[in-house]
Parts: sequence; structure tokens; C-alpha cells
Amino acid sequence: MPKAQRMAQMLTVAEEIFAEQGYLATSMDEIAERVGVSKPMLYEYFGSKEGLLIGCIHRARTELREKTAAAIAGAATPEEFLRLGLLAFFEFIDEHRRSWALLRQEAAVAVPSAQEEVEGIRQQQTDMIGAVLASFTPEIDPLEAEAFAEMVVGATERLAVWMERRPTVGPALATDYVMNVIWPGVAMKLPSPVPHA
Amino acid sequence: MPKAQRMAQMLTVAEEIFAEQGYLATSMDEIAERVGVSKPMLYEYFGSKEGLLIGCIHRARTELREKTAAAIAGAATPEEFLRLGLLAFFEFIDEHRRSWALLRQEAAVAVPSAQEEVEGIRQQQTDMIGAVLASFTPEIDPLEAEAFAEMVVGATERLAVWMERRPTVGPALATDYVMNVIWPGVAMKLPSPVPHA
DNA sequence: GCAGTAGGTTACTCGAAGTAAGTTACGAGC
DNA sequence: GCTCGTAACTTACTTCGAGTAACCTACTGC
Repeated sequence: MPKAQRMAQMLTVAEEIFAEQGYLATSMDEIAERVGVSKPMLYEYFGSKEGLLIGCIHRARTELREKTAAAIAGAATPEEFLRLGLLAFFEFIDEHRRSWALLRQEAAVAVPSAQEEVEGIRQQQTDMIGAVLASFTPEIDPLEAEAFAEMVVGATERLAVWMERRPTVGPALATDYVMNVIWPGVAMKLPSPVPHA
Repeated sequence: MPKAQRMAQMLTVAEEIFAEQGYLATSMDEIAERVGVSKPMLYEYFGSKEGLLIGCIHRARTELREKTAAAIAGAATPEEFLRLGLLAFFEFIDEHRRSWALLRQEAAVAVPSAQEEVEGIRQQQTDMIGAVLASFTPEIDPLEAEAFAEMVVGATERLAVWMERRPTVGPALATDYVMNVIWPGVAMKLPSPVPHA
């Protein structure tokens, strides 16, 4: 089997087992066995157990960025931008409960570089939000804009966790909840009247 | 040395080393050595490495709950309640950077019971926020109240992380930032006009 | 002065991360 | 159609750290 294909397969299996049992409780031998390959192959391609975990996170991150970027491409107003971005995020979570659990629970594992990888995802999102906010409200305090973006990311992430426990709450409703809370505060800062849907 | 005192000392040392190096990179031998005791003593008192971690989290959780409860005791309006609670939280974080890092980074470790312990802290906070919100705005949709509490906790937690990177932002400013974003959205739902400081 | 127990130690086992050294399959060049 | 190189793969280790069994010691109540 060619390297790229084998690597993808390893990531898929690892993601599944990590999500099932947790990072610590999973052994490299077990992953190797389920892939149908010997342990040194995992080390050949990912260097370490930590490297394998980071590979999983990295793949999910790339996917999430692509989905979100595609979703917000057509947004005209800041409200639309935020709404579409949030919806894309919640939909991604809804479709990828496995990798989402992995990112949330396992990646925060003491392994510093995995932590950084997850922080990279958040950075990617705060940057996006901060940029749009700044472009629509140029006179906003840059520090407060940054704080706002951080809060949106934190609130959204937390709500996504909560959503998993609440089967009646889907991506659309979750998006509404977030917008209901944050939008009035943002609208006050906008220079001109903005349509509220 | 009496048991209770020894346990407290072990927790302090463990918290420090976990925060420094991460949970995985820390060995029980190392903690034992720095405490000035042998490894089986740690197992005698905490059962396992995981148990020791949970002990650390639990202690921080208790402290945080006590500080917050004391801070909000005298609040009269929902705005005051939220503001005082947030301020107490940020001040706690500011004073306990060590334990805070521990809770955030290490506790999410794949160890399920540690995860639960941290979720317990969040639960304690969302319950408090949800309760006050419900008591002041009785006709609010209970599901949305719950979602609101989750978002406040998520936003606040995220902002606390961000605050660590921003030395000019202290507890008071962080509290203002959170209130600026969430308060307009809440005020809309209140039954009667509420004073805005 | 003796018994019981709280607080402590040394010296192990065992499992899992990581590695050294070697093997097979297979396409390119002659 | 044989050989050389290399990509994909394996077996058989070493090492390190979590967890434990068995034993020790000093103080407190009687």
C-alpha cells in the first residue's frame, strides 16, 4: 500500500480508537493491530504516539478550516458572516462527533505540541472573526475586538459540547442562541444601522 | 508528619510539577522525591497518578466555589450578580495561575474521571448562572437559559486564557469586556427596565 | 515495658513507548 | 530475465515508569 494511503488509514483508525478509549488508554500496539500493520510502521510515519495524535488533530483542523471558509465566502454583512460561520462550525461538529471529541478531550492531554495544535484551530477562528469585525467597524478598539473574538470562540465551543447532551438542539438552533447573545452587543458598535435579518 | 498535612503538601508539589511539565511528562518518582517521601506514600494517599491529579483539581474547585459564592453574596440585581461573579472568577485565575493552567491543560487528559471533575467545576458555574437568570426572568425559555449559562462559562474561560497572554488586561477590564458583550443580549429579555450601572 | 498502629521504606513486576537490525516486494535499467 | 535500489514492512529487543508486596520503625495508650 502506498505511503499516503496508509497514513490516511492510520489516522482514521487512530482517531477512532483515541475517541473510544482515550489517548492514554490506547496503546500503539493496539492501533497497529487494528490497522493490520506492525508498530514500527506507525513510528516510521508519525514519529511517536504524540505525533500520531497531532496528525489526527491537524487533519480535522484542515477540514474545519476548509468547510468554514467555503461557508462564509458569500457573506455581505457582518451579521451574515458570523451567522454562516457559526452554522458551518456547528454542522461540522454535528457530522464529526468523533474527531470533535478527540480534539476537545484528548488533545488537551499534557503533550504540549498537541495543545498547540488545538490552540492553532482556535487561533484560526479568532483571526477570522477579528478580521471581519475590524473590517466592518474600523474604529473599534483592537484589543476589545480581539477579546470579542476569543469570547465568541469560547462560547461556541462550550455550546457545541452542550449540544451533544441535548439531542433536540441542532446546528441551526445553536447558531440562533449564540447570535441572540452576542449580536446585540456587537450591533451597538457598528457605525451604521444594520439589518437584523 | 500527620496524614492531612502530608496530603496537602503532596497536592501542592504535584500541582506545581504538573503545571510545569505536564501530566504525562511527570513521573510519580519525581513528585515523591520533591515531596521528600517515597512513591508508595503517594499511592497510599491518592491511589494512583490519576487520583493525585483529581485531588489537585478538586482542591482548586472547592477554593474557586468558595471565593465566587462569597463574592456574589450581596448582589441585588442580575447585572450586579453577573459582574461580581465574573470579577471573582478572573481574580481567582489571576492569583492562581498555576492551578488554573493545571485545570485547563492537564485535567482534560484522557483520564475520564479527571475530565468529570473539571466538568463539575463548569457545572457548578452554569448552575449558578442559570439559577440567577431564571430567578430574575421567570418567563425565559429554560433551554435558552441553560445555553446562555454555558456560553458565559465558555466565553469567560477563553477570555481568562487570553488574559494570560495580555499583561495589560486585568480582572476588571476582562469583566467589562464580558459584560459588554453579553449584557445587551440579556437585558432585552428582562421583564422590567434594569439600571445599567 | 509492651502492643498496636500510623507513617514510612526497599525492591520488585509488568506493560507500553520507542528502536535496531533485518526482510520482502517490485519497478527501472541494461 | 536478471540485478540493483528502494519503499514498505517485520521480529525482537531495550528502557522507563506506574503500580505493588513485603517489610520496617517510632510513638501513644495502657
